Amino acid sequence: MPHPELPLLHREITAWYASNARQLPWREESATPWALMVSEFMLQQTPVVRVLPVWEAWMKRWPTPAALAADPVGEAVKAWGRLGYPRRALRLHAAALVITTEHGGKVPGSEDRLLALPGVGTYTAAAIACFAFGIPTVVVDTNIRRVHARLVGGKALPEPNQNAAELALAQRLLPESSPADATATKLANAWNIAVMELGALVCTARAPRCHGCPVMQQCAWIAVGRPEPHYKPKGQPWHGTDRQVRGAMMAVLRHSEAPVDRADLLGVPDLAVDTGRRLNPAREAGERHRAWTDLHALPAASEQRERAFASLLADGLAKQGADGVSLPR
DNA sequence: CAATCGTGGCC
DNA sequence: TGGCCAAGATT
Repeated sequence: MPHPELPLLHREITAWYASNARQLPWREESATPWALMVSEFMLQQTPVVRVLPVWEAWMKRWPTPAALAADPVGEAVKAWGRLGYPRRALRLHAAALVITTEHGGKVPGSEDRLLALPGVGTYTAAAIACFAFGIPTVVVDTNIRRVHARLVGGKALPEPNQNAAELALAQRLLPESSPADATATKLANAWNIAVMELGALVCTARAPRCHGCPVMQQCAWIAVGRPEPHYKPKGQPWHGTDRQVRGAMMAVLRHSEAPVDRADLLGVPDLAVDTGRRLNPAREAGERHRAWTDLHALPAASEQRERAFASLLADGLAKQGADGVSLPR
């Protein structure tokens, strides 16, 4: 393994960050740990540009964990909108509840207590600890892994799954710090966000902008001629999957102020014709109408619809009451 | 541990 | 056009 000049890397990448970082609201000095935490939940597998407007609305409505915890979880799911992976909304609400009841309403500042929160895994705990509380811990996300894989490993992409070697490398690359040395601590924190930003803006998965890279001269991947990935990423099928059906059902529930008849949610147009049953009101305007037509347009067998609906119930994303199906309360 | 879980933009 | 990808977590 090459042994890069760490102080040089640290200087160049943090300097690059200082003049190239995006101005994101959760990076403002005034941003609270809660604001950062909300952003981290939303950013799990979702691009910044789609998170921004939802985050703004979310923080305006629920500026504290207690505010969110006081509202029904279904409101969180609805406000989550089209960010995707709505279980994250469930978990963020659940985390807000724990913070309110067990942490005095304050986002905990230690990694282990963060890890204990619903929806907070290794990355998110480290990110909140580092970015919100200035704890110089090892942060490893997909951007950082990719930068490391290229810069040090000479590979086009990191391994499909994070492994111990990557963690060790991240640990080795992190600027040394000690509680007594505020300057060193600051550098370690700056390094984490700077490498992540470099991966997001320059060292991207596809078509990396190497000419804008502050450490191109030291990049092992460049040095070996930018070889192709040594494996082919596994696809994420969508059309025809249960996930697609779940998504369509969730869209309907998000746009329904009243409980939805189970048969409507699970029905297909053909069936409605046969039974003479009117499915959903077809004259709804805008998104609500589109949610219904999208759901009914899916070529899903009734068994698949049943399966998708059952998984929504199992996840707690939908509740079935005497009056119909709705988002959880 | 490999599978599962949304959504939309991009090349 | 369609496969690839995005600040992962959970089981």
